[in-house]
Amino acid sequence: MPNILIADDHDLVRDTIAAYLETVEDFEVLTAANLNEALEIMGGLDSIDLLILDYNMPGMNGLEGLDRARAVYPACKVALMSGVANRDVAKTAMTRGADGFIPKSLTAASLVNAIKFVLSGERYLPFDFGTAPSETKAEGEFSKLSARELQTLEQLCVGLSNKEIARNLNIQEVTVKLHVKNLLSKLKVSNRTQAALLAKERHLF
Amino acid sequence: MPNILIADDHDLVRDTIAAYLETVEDFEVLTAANLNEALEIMGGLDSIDLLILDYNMPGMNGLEGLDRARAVYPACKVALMSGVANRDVAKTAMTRGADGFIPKSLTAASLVNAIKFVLSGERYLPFDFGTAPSETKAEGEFSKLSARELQTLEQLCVGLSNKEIARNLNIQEVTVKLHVKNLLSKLKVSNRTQAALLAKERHLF
DNA sequence: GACACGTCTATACTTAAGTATAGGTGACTA
DNA sequence: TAGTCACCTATACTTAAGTATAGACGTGTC
Repeated sequence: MPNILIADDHDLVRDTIAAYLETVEDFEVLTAANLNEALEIMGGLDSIDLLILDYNMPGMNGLEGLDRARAVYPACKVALMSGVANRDVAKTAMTRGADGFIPKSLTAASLVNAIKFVLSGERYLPFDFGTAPSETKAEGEFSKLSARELQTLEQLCVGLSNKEIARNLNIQEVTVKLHVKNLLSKLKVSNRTQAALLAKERHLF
Repeated sequence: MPNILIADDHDLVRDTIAAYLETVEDFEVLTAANLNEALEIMGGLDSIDLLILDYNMPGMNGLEGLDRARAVYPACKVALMSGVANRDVAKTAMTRGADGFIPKSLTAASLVNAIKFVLSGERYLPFDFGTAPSETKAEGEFSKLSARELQTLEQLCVGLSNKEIARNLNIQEVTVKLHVKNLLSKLKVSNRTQAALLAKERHLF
């Protein structure tokens, strides 16, 4: 019997999904309310086949939580679940090693299919996230950013100063200023606050 | 057998909650993906006992959707469900006539109890939204802000400069700097970007 | 090889942001 | 009446943010 661990901070969502999976299929479902709790449970027993992480859960810090989970338990399959994330986040998650991406716009039946798919060793990414025409516009803007610029933007989204970003990325402050200037013009905004707000609005980080 | 209609745009959340309610209790559960769909279903059959509306669903437009539902079907009990809303939203919803407020931090068992409670004619409002100490802390922080500081913060949340804010509020730029400085220390953040992100995170603007 | 591109750094500059201190006004209050 | 407080302004300052220009390095491409 496959063991599944669902981590979501919304008790209601988590428990009902767990209950549904257990009744519909022959799954053993465990639950956790945040990333740390999930990792603790994983540590206790090494028999988890699939870990499902909510993207907006405490401890996740964007896709950093995905990396943590994968680093600690490389053998376990990890899927990301989100109600708000867009294509960019999903693709980034997949390229960063997620085994599946589960939008909450999925039907309950499709969820079961997706889980079986991932459990069988495949990687699952739905290509249609329902109606999101406004999001596609934003994708183009962010896709123009280089790797370094994206990393810089990520730090802007925590409200860090150029000096702090420089320290975190191990580069000079002038270089950070360059990255900031370039990403501002690429995103067509006029200061770092607007850049951070835009990225947050699009749920990039 | 009580008839319940759940309206939520996340198929996964909606269907699993519905499935859970049907298996655990003797409920007849219908579902809708948005407000209009919910109202259509209500129109087709007048036997719905409880309507559960997701706060962030298409068509809701804040609490306006609650009013619409109540206006069209005054006899039906209406509860609001939300994963992000804070105490203020919940209280406002209750004063505007909602029969219940269901945070998604509720456990599945509590949900059933809440539904039974509402169905029996009571009005349900949980006073603790699960683990949300950060929210209560934040509420206190923002309540310390003066009227002008709040207006300033609102403009920060659009990424405006001090000069632009000064023009909008018809005051000098120095005064804006003063307001910014004071609100930064009251919110315990170190720059305008962090202030804007904090306010956005708490859904203030 | 020439070229484009991303990355990093340096110098130099302008403008914006944020701090500090001081003082004036009006409203409300003990 | 004296005190408090939100609000506004002024001057002066330091630091941060953002722009501009130029050069160096590596990678990959035509």
